[in-house]
Amino acid sequence: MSDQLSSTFAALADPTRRAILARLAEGEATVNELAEPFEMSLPAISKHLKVLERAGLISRGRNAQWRPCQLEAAPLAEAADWVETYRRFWDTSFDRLDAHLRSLQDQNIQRED
Amino acid sequence: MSDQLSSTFAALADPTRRAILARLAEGEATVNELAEPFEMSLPAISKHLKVLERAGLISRGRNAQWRPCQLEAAPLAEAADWVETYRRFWDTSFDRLDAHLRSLQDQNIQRED
DNA sequence: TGGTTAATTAACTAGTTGGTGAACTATAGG
DNA sequence: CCTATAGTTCACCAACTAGTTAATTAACCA
Repeated sequence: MSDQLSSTFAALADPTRRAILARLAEGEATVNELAEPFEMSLPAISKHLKVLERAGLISRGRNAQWRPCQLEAAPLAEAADWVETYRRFWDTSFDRLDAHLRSLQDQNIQRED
Repeated sequence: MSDQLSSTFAALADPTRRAILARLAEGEATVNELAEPFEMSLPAISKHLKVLERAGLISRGRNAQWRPCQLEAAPLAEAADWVETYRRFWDTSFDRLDAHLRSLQDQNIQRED
């Protein structure tokens, strides 16, 4: 379970961690600021942040005794890519996208000629 | 961890389960067919399938002594929606969209004056 | 120097996960 | 009825997860 996709999905599987990411989407925050909405001890939040950091979903700076956290969305791009490959199984409009992609591919093939 | 999004992400966090979904994207398969590529006991696969089923990612039919599995992508749509809300943090072309939205908002503010 | 605030680390616990082998259920077919 | 095939359930185990409280580290401030 050490590949990037696995640790990303594992990190996202916890609602507290998703809420932390949602908060960070509004901008940097300190650990105490992130902990504030939760009825949970600070060490528990610290652990969640470590999970997010090891999954590459956040980075942490340093400002005096504060350790501001910042969203790092790159792993989400990979997760989105993975999920997108299944879009045709739920999105009926995929037919149009699929046709569009195939026509693009056709154009590339023509250029290669 | 019992909400839909959590159980979906938790199910996707295991590479064996993601591989099973990839196989099912090619069409229905029995448990033994799904187990074949893995160096893992049948009960282990059975457990993975149960996780996928409880997350709503697969459904199971009945055909004599076979229990054919089928991909059910609806939960993936929800997961995709969630991830998409973060697209602007990795997709640079979102900057243009974001700027566009902000300029629209500015126009609205001006109208309110 | 000593006190306060911010955050992490340590030690522990309860519950979950991912795997095993052995036993069991269910259906098909001679 | 017996046997083979398909799959699940059971009992167990090791590793991991998510939380706790208490102790520790780090930086600021008076």
